Amino acid sequence: MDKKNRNPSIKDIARDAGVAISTVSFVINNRDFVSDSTKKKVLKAIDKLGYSPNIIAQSLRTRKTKTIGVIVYDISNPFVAQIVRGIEEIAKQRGYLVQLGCTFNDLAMEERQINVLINQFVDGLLIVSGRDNDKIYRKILKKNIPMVFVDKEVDGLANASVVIDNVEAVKNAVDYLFSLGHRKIGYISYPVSKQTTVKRRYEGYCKGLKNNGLKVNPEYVVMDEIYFNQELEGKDMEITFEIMNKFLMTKKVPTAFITISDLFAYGLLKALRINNFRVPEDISVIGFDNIIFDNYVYPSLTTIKQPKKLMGITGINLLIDIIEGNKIENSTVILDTELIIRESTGPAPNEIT
Amino acid sequence: MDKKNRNPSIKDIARDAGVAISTVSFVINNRDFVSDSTKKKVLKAIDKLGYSPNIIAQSLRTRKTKTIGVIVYDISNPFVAQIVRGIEEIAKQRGYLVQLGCTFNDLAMEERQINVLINQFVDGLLIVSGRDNDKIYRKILKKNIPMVFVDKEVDGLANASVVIDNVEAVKNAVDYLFSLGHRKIGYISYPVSKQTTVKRRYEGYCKGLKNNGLKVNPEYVVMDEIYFNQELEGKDMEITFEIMNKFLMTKKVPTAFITISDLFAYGLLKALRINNFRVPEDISVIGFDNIIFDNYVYPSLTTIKQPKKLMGITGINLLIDIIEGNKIENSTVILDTELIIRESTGPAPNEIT
DNA sequence: TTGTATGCGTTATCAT
DNA sequence: ATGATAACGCATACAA
Repeated sequence: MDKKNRNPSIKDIARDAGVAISTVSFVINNRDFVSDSTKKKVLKAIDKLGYSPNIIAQSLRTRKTKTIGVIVYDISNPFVAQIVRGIEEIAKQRGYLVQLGCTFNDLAMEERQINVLINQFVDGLLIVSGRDNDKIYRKILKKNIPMVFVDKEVDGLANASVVIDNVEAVKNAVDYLFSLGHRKIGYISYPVSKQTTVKRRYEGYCKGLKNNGLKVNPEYVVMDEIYFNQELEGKDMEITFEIMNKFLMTKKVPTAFITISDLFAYGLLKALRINNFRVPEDISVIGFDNIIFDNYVYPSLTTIKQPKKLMGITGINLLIDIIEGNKIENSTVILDTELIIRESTGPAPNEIT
Repeated sequence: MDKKNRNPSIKDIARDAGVAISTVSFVINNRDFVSDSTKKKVLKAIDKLGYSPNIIAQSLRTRKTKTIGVIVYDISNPFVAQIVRGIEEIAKQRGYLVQLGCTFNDLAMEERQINVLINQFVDGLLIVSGRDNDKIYRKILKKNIPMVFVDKEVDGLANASVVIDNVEAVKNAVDYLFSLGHRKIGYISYPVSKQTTVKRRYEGYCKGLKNNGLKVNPEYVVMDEIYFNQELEGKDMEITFEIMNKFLMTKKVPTAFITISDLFAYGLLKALRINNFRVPEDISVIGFDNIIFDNYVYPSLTTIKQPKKLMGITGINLLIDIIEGNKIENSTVILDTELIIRESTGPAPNEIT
């Protein structure tokens, strides 16, 4: 008649091995002062009863959960998914569990999610991208919970983060288009203001134009508020397609577009195709992220590559280092981007004036 | 001098409100017999001290973690990601946390992941797709841990699951191609045998041909072992592209291909383009899954739609019902598929013999 | 209706 | 080197 059918505890092991409960604990935790003979006894009992430590109890006792909370806006976004892959990989390696939370860019939901997680449930927080939510971040920092941002700088918030140089990245893309002869360069983006990242990229666009002696032509800049419509969350491709489909039918078009994500670019490519623009003969297109489909859309997409997996890896390593009190070399890491040139960009068309 | 800087516990609340610790617990758990006046006192103290329950301690005490373990093979796969979205949505709604584990189709890793999770850490397990791993599943069932399969039937394992009718789905696709005049219908798949799902789809292919009076021509069936190369995990598009690129250069080609996932189809489309086959004029292509990019590749992809989000939703609802001891109507749910017709399929070309 | 006391499975302190 | 025991924060059986 064994007491219920629950998992054996350290107490059961102690009884079976004929030692004290604390001794078992010592063996489990590899304390070096346990004699070989008792250790063997304990190990045998552990094996016999099929014991494994109760993580919950350990957490309660040690006040460490060995769990990282990761907040993303949409796990089905390929850019995000790659970052998460990197995170998972390292977390496993360093003995941490990953607790994923999706916000779908709903700030209230993000706050709720974070609150659940930090209720003594995670040792630290990794915030991946998404819209800025300063209030809640400040609250976390005040609670002294380790937190690292990935692909996100929050203005005026001194915090560990892993980012790319967004200004430089877009500026390079502009330079490249300029070198191909393009003088009318369009830009498709979320409206600036809600995310530092988005702001920086637009700065890069403006700076790139200026450096090459060009002016920003508002007619070529598309930043529709509809991107922020909560109903349409996760539909960047579709939205861009709709917007640009109208745009191409009614407006003067530039000879090239830079977009702030590959998904935007996919929507644009489709709109161009439907409106009988050839890419890149009539219009060149540059995306952002270098997600795995870029090589498989037609034409294959020139893009600004972000080191997605590395961003995840770097972020979680940084976070775990902070949690474990290791020495941090740099609390802000800036990773390199690279312009990947594929078929969607080419020389500017000769204008017939 | 407050003891450390830890979160307030119910003990602190009790002291502040001048009631017993159990009373606080009663209030928190909404027991109806607490008088309004004491309840108010307690609530005030809770608010004042900023208390929130320690989930770890609750779990230890109640032996319930309100956490679901979800095992997937690759979170960056758009098909999987959509299922997970559905899971997350319902889990949140019903008060559960989701613990995600990626296996990358590594059976040993899957076993390790599952072992971690079921160490008193999750109330139940949701196994999404991926290769069959019978041994470990049997072990879990023996432990009486609630488990539900999504997009997976394991032969000879009576277990709750959410699936589609794979045989019927592919058979319908064959019928459709036949009705368009196709008589040489190819098939691209993982090798059968490692996954019941993959087997069933091939059955559907064979059955479909047979029903229409056609024979399986092995020359038109591509099932390369290289798909199982662990190094190449997650590279279905790339692998298919390579394989089919060679195939198209060296073999006789059918007038249509059915593939077991949209990613395969994307790789095929690219190979066809490079080898100057027109789609659908020369060759028709049918994918499987209906992931969000199908409308944005060129030509847009005809595919067998799986109700991905619904599969996730159904699976987690089933699992939570089992966990909570609710009455289950059907422990095996079969959801409908639908053939979504887009640009990649058309009439069979006229053969010039 | 409210309070007291015990135990969930650990870790860690202090004896021995 | 090992054992006895308190404590982590909570839920609950039982007493009041």
